[in-house]
Amino acid sequence: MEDVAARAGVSRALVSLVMRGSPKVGRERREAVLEAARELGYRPNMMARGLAAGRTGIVGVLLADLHDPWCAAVHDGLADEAPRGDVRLLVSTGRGRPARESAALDDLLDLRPDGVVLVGPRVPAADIDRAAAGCPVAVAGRSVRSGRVDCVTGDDAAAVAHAVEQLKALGHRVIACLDVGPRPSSLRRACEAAGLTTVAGADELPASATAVLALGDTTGTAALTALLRAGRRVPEDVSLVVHGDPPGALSAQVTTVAAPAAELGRLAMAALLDRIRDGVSAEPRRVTVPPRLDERATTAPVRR
Amino acid sequence: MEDVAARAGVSRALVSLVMRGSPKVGRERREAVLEAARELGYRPNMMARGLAAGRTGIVGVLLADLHDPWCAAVHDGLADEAPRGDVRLLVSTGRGRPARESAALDDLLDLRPDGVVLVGPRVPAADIDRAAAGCPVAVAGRSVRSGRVDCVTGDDAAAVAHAVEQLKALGHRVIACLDVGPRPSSLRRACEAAGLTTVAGADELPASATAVLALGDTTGTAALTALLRAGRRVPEDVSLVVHGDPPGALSAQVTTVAAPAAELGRLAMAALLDRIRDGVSAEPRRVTVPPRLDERATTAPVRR
DNA sequence: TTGAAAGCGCTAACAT
DNA sequence: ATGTTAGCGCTTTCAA
Repeated sequence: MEDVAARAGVSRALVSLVMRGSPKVGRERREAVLEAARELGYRPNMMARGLAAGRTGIVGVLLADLHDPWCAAVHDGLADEAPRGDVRLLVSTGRGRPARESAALDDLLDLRPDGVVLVGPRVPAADIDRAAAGCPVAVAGRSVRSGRVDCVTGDDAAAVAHAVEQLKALGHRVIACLDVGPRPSSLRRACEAAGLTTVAGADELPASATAVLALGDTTGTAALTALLRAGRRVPEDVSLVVHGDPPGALSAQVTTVAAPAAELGRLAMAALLDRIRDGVSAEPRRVTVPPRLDERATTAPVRR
Repeated sequence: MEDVAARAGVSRALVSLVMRGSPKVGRERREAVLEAARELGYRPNMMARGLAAGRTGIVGVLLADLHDPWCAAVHDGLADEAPRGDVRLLVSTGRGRPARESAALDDLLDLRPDGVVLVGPRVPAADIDRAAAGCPVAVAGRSVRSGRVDCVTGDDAAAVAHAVEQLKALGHRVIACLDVGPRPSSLRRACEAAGLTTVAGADELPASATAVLALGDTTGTAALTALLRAGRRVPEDVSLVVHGDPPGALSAQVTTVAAPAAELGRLAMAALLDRIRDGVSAEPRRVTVPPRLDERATTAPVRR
């Protein structure tokens, strides 16, 4: 910094102001400083800055699983909203394992971020609450009972209900639910409540069903290929709705129903930024995002 | 730190040693310190530590696109290898746009990481080289001409050749290539060299083709559904090979060919850790990972 | 716009 | 195992 100041013929303090983008520096000197910095390849040291300033300008993002396209979509929303707060996003992940996720969360907290967003976390609620004691925390995609974290969630029951409603409107009466792997219990309950017969394998889909609701992105792909391979045309013989944002949903033209993931991200980041500004004191927000059904090429009226 | 020391009845220096996991502290005192830290909710401040120690223990990972399952797979490899170097991974992303990717890279560099891994970067080579001037850099999935970065890449030409070879061995003579969206030119050239007819839309696949090579993960899904929807059975009528790691490839049982992405990650991290140890001086490594063909349910001998 | 001074929380080197 | 002493690169405050 001293070198830059010397080269630009100004004081160290002025360089500091310029690098922080302070408005009260004349354009003449400002440009001289920026030029000198560029020539010298100077970049402010975030560690030192964070230490001195007491804030880092970092928002830590804990993604449950990098392989999950839903997490990526939520991150998009976070990144869209982040510029409003002048923060940079840094991502860490537990790779689907709760234990590693705890460690990853600790790593983030060690950085003293200005705030943390947990995306689809699988860590115990106690861990989340403890984290929230030290810095602002927002959670997307899971409801956490805590007096100090903001939660933004989709409404699984509403999504299932919405899908079933739509399929019934198309005349479908026998609707099967394909549910592979671990799913939030709320989803499972919603399916039961809607009176769906649930199967755990794509090959077990009952022949009598004229419509299928697949839970999850990859499950949807599996269902589609299994149906087609079994010689059942989609949507002529069977309609398919996928809960989630299937990778390639657009190119595959699959009808989907879900809370828009990016919207979850946007709202979570908005809540977090507010909390960063207003201090941890604020009332915790609990936002529920309604599902959206994107009708594409895999749904049609039932054949008579 | 002072509070912890007081509470544990030891010196501040000892607390520092314990928190860094130094081996030369008796188990008695060590546990007293850890206990006191836990009770007080003390966590070492990485900013301060990084500033004082001159190293941060952070390896920055720049992922080209969180939506790309290939990136996720590479990250898995990086994370597998990282513990060997006692570093934590922090991810940033340019969300597919080169300009943002540059900014994301700058954000990472500002943290003064011990090293940086670029996964499938789309930034100009000059940016990469400049970054490498300041700290160890490894690149996965792209070959960069620079005297100081380690590159680990797959061999696209070999992958295409391998797939074609295998399809020919199955008796296929008319092989089409489905290539949607922007692809590395090396891949494109490899396809031409193999004499494939390339089409840009899943619906344009020629009826004469008995085999299809789809470039890219989602492209593969699109190809599969397009074929099935067109009433062409897979693999009875048409064989399908996908270049990449399709999401849900296992459940969809799609035959794939590609350099194992996780392996790329592992090798990139290994190279980076070595470079971190040995200084920037070391000869840059250029590793090429051979493709692997995973024959699953979408390929079969041609029908006579 | 400048200069000086204090300090952020920690590590490292040293002598004890 | 302990104290002590510097100092990492920056921000902040204050007076000039």
